[in-house]
Order: sequence, then C-alpha cells, then structure tokens
Amino acid sequence: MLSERRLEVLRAIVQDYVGTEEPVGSKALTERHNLQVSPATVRNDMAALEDEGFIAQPHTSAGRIPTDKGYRLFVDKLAGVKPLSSPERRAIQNFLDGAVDLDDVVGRTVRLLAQLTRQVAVVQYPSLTRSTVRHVELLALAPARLMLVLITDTGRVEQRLIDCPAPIGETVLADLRARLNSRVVGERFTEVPSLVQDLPESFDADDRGTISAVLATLLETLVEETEERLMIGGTANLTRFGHDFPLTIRPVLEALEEQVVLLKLLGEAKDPGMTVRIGHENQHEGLSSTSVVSVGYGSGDEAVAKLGVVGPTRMDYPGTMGAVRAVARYVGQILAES
Amino acid sequence: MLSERRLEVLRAIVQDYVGTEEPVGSKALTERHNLQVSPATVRNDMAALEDEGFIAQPHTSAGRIPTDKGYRLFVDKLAGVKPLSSPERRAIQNFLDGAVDLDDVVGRTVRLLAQLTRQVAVVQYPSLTRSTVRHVELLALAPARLMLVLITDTGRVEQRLIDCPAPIGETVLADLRARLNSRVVGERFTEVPSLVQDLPESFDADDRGTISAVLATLLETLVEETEERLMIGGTANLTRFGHDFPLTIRPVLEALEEQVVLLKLLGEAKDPGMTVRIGHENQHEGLSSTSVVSVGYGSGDEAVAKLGVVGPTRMDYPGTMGAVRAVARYVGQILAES
DNA sequence: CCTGGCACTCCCGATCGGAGAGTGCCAGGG
DNA sequence: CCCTGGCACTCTCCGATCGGGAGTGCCAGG
Repeated sequence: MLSERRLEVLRAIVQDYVGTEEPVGSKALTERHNLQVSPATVRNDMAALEDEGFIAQPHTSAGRIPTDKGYRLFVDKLAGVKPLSSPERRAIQNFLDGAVDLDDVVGRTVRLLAQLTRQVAVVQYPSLTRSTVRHVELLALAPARLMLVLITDTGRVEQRLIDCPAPIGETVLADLRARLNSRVVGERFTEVPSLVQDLPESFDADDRGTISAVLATLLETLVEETEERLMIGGTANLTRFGHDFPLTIRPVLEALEEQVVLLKLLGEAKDPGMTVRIGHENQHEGLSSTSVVSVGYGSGDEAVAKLGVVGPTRMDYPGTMGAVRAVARYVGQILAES
Repeated sequence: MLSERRLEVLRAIVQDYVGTEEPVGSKALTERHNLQVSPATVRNDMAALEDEGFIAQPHTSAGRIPTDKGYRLFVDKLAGVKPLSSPERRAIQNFLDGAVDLDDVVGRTVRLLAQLTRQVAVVQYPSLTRSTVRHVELLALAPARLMLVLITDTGRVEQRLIDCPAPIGETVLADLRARLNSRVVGERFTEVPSLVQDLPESFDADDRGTISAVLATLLETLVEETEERLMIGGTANLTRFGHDFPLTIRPVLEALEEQVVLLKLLGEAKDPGMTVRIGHENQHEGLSSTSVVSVGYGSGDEAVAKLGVVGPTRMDYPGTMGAVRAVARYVGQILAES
C-alpha cells in the first residue's frame, strides 16, 4: 500500500503534467507544491511509484509522467469532481434554454460541451429503448398506401410508408388507429410487440394482410429507431492534442467517424454515474492514447442516453468531469420540460 | 501570352508538385517529362512563369511550386476531367444502390466521395426550395393540439406540433386537411404562401384562429426546412494535408464545423457545372490554403443540392473533379429512382 | 526514514561544415 | 531570336559535435 505522501506526490505529478505537458522532476515538485520534504525524498517516492507502475520516465534522467494506471488511481482516489462556477452554470442554462427542438438541443449540447472542456464532445440522441409511445398515427395517402407516424415521449417523430396488400376502408383504418393507440400509448417500446400481437385476429380476414403489414412496419420502426444516433463536435480541439501530431490524431479522427465505435464507447459505460475510460482501457485501438469521460442523461430518473468527451489521457479530469456532469444535468432538465 | 511550351512546363510543375509535394526544379522536370529542351531553357520559362505569378519559389535557389493563380490556369486551360475507371464506376453504383432512405443516401455519398478522393467530402441534403409538396397531414393529438406533417417529393418528412387557440372538430379538421392538400400538393414551396392565404376566410369564425395557427406553422416549416442541412466525412484525410500541421489543419476543422460556412462555400458556386475554388478564392479565411470542388446534383434536370470536396490546394484536380462529377451523377440517378 | 551531496546519464539546442539541388546569367551556336 | 552548356553563387538540409542543464540513483550521516 502506498503511503499518504506518495499518493500526494502522484497527485502533484498528474496536476503538473496536465498543466505543463512536460515530464515533471523532483525538484520542481517540491517547489510548486509545498510537500515539506526534500527532493531526495520525493525521488525515493517516485522510484516506488514507478515500481508500482503509476508513473514512468520517457528516458533515463528525465522527469516522470503518469501512466494510464497512474491516471486511473488519480481519478479513483485522488481527484474529486470540480464543480463549475456559477457564471458557467448560468451560461449553460441560458445557452440550452434557447433550443427549439430535439436536434437543436443535441446540437447545442455538443457545442457547449466542446467549448467548456476544449475537447471533442459526443452526444447521443435520446435512446428509444427506454422511451414510451406518445402517439401512433395512420394516414391514408392513397387507397392502398399508408403512412405510419410514431411520436415518442422524447419528442422524436418517425414515419414510414406502407404499401398495403389490399385497399383498406376509412372506417377500418380509424378503428385500427384507435385500438392501436389505446393499447400502446404510454407503453415502452419493448412492450409493444406483445401488446399488439393479437390485433389482426379481431379484424375481417380481408383486412388482416394490411393490419399485419402495419404492425410489421411499426415493430420494424421501433427496432430500427432504437439504433442510436449521435452528434460530435469540437474536433478542432484535436489540434491541441500533443506534439507528435499526424500519428496521434489520425486514428482518432477515423474512430470519430465510425458511429459504431462511438456508440460502443458510450455504451460500454455501465456505471450509472460517470464513467472514465483511460487510454488502453478503451477497446478501440485508435483511441488508446485518449480518455473518454461519459455519463448518462435523461429526462426523468432514468438515463435515456449518454454524452461525453474524448480527449488526451493528459486531460484535466476533475474539470472535465465537472463539465460533463453539469451539462448532462441541464440537458436532462431541458428534456423533462419539453 | 504564354507560349505553348511554357504552359506545358506549368502543367508539368503542377503534376510533379501534386505528386511529390516538393518544390520541383528544372532538371527533374526535363527528366520526368520529355520536354525536348534543356534544363536551362526550362529555367528561362520558369522565370517567365514566375514573373507572371503562376509559380513561386519558397526560397531562393529552391524549386518552384504553383501559386493559386497557377493552379487556376491549370484547371481552366491545361487539365481535363479525368473519367473514373469502370470498376470504380461500378463500385459507386453498387454502393449507392444499397441505400435505404435519404439519410442513408447522403451518408453513403459522403463516405464514397471521401474514399474516392481521399479528401474531406461535403454533401448537402436535397434542398427544399425547389421541392414540391407531396402531402400535408393534420393529426389531432388532443382536442386543442395538432400535429402537422409535411411530406416532400424528395422523401423528406417534417413535423410540427401546434397548440390551437380553441378546440377544433374532427369534421372541420378533415375539411381543412382536404382543402389544404387539394391546393398545395404538387406545388413548389415558394408557391404555397399565396395558395393558402385566403383559406381562413372560408371557415367559421370560431375556427379561424386555429386555421391561421395551422397555416402559420406550415409556412414556418417551409421556411425553416429550407435552411439546408449537410453532412461531412473523411476528416481523417486532413492528416495528409501537409507538414506544418496544427496551423493548417485547425482553421479547416473549425470551418468544417460551421455549417453556415460550408453552405456558403457550396452555395457560392454559381456555375451550373462544376466549380473549383482555389486557395484564396475562398472567402473564408481558414480555408485559404484549401481548394473546394463542388457541383450540383439533382433527381431531374434541375440541381436540388450540391456536393463537393475540400482538400489542399495541392490536389489532383482532374481526378478529384472526375470523382465529384461521377458521384453527383449517380446520386442524381438514385434520387430520381426513388 | 529523511536529507544533502555527488557522480552520472541523457536530452536539447546551438553551432558548424559539407553535400546537394537549384538558380541566374553569360556567351556561343543553330 | 531562341536554345544550350557552363559556371559561380545561394540556400537548405543533414549529420556530427559539443556544452549546459535537468534529473536521477545512490550513499552516508543525522
């Protein structure tokens, strides 16, 4: 087990390195943080920390830099979450309050997060798996052509065209519409299949084909729209990444274009609270020198989606975590209001 | 006026520089292209080209590189558009044919273009200004709450919620729906306002408030949705940009996040055919070392939107133009089919 | 267990010099 | 008049050299 002071030394190293982006030596440490011990003592501590794998030196006789493991310890034990200043909080609220629709909320959130953290922001659209149905509408565009409109409680609207095997009467359609809504409104997507399963049976044989087509499309829409979308922003902040540019930045840009990768990244976070994945903890190879801070957000008590930022492992974890958490909270509020 | 051979020299310089990314000297030129003259002669030609501002040298006694003006001449007079190979064309068609909806078409197009040109691709969603209305639907979600759904001929669906000043009866609603559709279906967005202007008058005074609200929302939707969206991809290709990274790439990334900038970029192109904007010809400052190749595409004879690529001024213009043109053509076909 | 001292290692930046590539100019020849 | 070979000159680039400085590890003493 590491002594109290050694942890203190690790914290100091992380803080200095994050600030200066340069390996930090024993002398500088004792000067900048009042550790009350001599450089030599710190050196011993550093040697111990290095043995344990928390820090490393780029080359002999250079200062130390934290390893992924070091950052991990820092995040878990040494650092809190730095709350935002109240002007910042006000700014967030003002900025998000101006949003007019869901796209706008997500767009603003992503820009906000990128600006606050000066890193790349990723915001997932509210997921539909936990969503409930607010309304289902059926429109006759032509005798044998329907449009299905699905409205969710998060304000998303999805629509599908349906080609019917046979024309369907207006009254039957109205009947179907009414029964459909009475069964599924307020229900979760996952519940819908079992709730509508027996619907065709209660209709005339002539119409069953069409009813089945409608239901099939509805279920398909539910599944498809569960595929989650997301928005990213602040990629220009990648230029602040480090010195050895092209090599570092390229795989990150590539990863950021793969929605699948990003969704996995956010999805992996099981923790109900905030999740921090540091360096190699990220499965994706291109992101092995980045850290991801993510958190769920939602309109009620339950998280409906996630958002987060991607930045260099050498990032200001407390500040980033503070910003991510605060933004998630405000977005949740905004969603709850609408 | 420049002699034939001098133009040939310029072409050779552009080609070599694009290939090697290094200033090209007189000797190398005579070796790689069979110009049938000695390096000394080429040097004279180069001096003349430099006087005219078509090429420049980074420093004394280095090779020459083309200036923006040089590229301009190259594009206008010296280079054709390089057609794609037939395997490439087949690949495009296959890839685009798999698209399932408009989002997918645009998404695939952007990826395709980025891959083909190895540059950043920008694709504008089919614009609605030229679009026509396919269907308007009104749904009663609650006694005094309606949803307006607008379907366009390009397959886009937009919806808005409307809070009515007073409850509206089902029959009135059906009436309104029918009249609205009979007036606007098949019409262009720009025509709609004048076509629906007098609608409220033909209804009972009680309902006029609601009717007006509906119309207002409809018109608003038309205007709002005319704001054009776009999708970009291939940002990872920015890493192939040049040597002096952070400085070059940062403003470009920033510009690419500003949809407004991009829309302006594509929008500026007036030419019905392909437009190439080279370096400083781009208004936006951050893009002064990039070139933009853009072209309109559409489902019929008329262009409904634009697409293009953004890359370093030092790009393979003929190849890029060929790819851009080909992709635009195929996307047009796909849109026309659906 | 902490501390001061000391020798050692290694990076970094500046300096320097040569090689190479490219240029401009000139004088001669078709 | 234009092309050509020759020549001197200019720069950049690259590698080698070399202190300065920061940082380390270790040791002996408190």
